[in-house]
Amino acid sequence: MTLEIVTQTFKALSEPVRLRIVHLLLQRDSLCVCDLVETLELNQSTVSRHLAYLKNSGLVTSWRDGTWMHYALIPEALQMLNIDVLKQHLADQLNLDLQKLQAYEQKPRSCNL
Amino acid sequence: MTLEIVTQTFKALSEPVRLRIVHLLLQRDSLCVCDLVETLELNQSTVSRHLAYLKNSGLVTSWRDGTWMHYALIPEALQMLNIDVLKQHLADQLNLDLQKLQAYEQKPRSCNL
DNA sequence: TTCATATATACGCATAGGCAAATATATTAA
DNA sequence: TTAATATATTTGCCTATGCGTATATATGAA
Repeated sequence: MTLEIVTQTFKALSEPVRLRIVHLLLQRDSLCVCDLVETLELNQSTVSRHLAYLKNSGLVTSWRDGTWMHYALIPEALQMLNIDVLKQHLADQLNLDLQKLQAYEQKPRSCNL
Repeated sequence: MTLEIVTQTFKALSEPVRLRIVHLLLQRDSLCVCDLVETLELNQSTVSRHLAYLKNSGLVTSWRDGTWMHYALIPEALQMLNIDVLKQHLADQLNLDLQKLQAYEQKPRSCNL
């Protein structure tokens, strides 16, 4: 692994929305764009661009499922992080996202019936 | 700890020179600006600005010792990192810096006799 | 093929932050 | 006080990347 790849990983994690996306992906095997749009309450284009950034940075992979695109973390890319400590530090802010995801999952979804 | 503080930490680590500085500081209790200028072979102003960035981001502390400014890591700020894995990933690139630091320390230094 | 939905990307603009060079400041010694 | 050294900061410029809007693309259903 090169210095550039490691710094790019940190750069990908240095933006609040992307960190929230990574945090949510840590909680599920995968999520589709629509899940994240609903949970984060952000524009679809904003979510898509951040996901593309995470993908270009090597942190996530994606695949198509019909009309929907699913995204999942690449675990090796996060090995340099102490995930448990990270979650502790961000508990207050990120738990709000997690609660919103859980509430959203109670309702019927188009993408993941 | 807030989302902003965590993202700022990652941002501080997302630049190659700053990551090299952090790596060197992990190896010593503290280093002065002149140590880093010699080891990294960069402009003094460049090193100073990156150190100021790291300080503003809460990753390092500094104190004056006569004419010299010493910098040291704040260990708590790096708790969210898996330092050992990080070092492994960057072994090739960062070991070159470490070797330069060690060679430089063999010579008499103005700042740390 | 046509339409609706889900997602991706291009555009224009604003801001953050990179760098080098120059200058300012702080300390020590003479 | 003056000069030399170590460090910090300012300046100007350039690039990366943020955002919202608009548009393009891909899929599935009719």
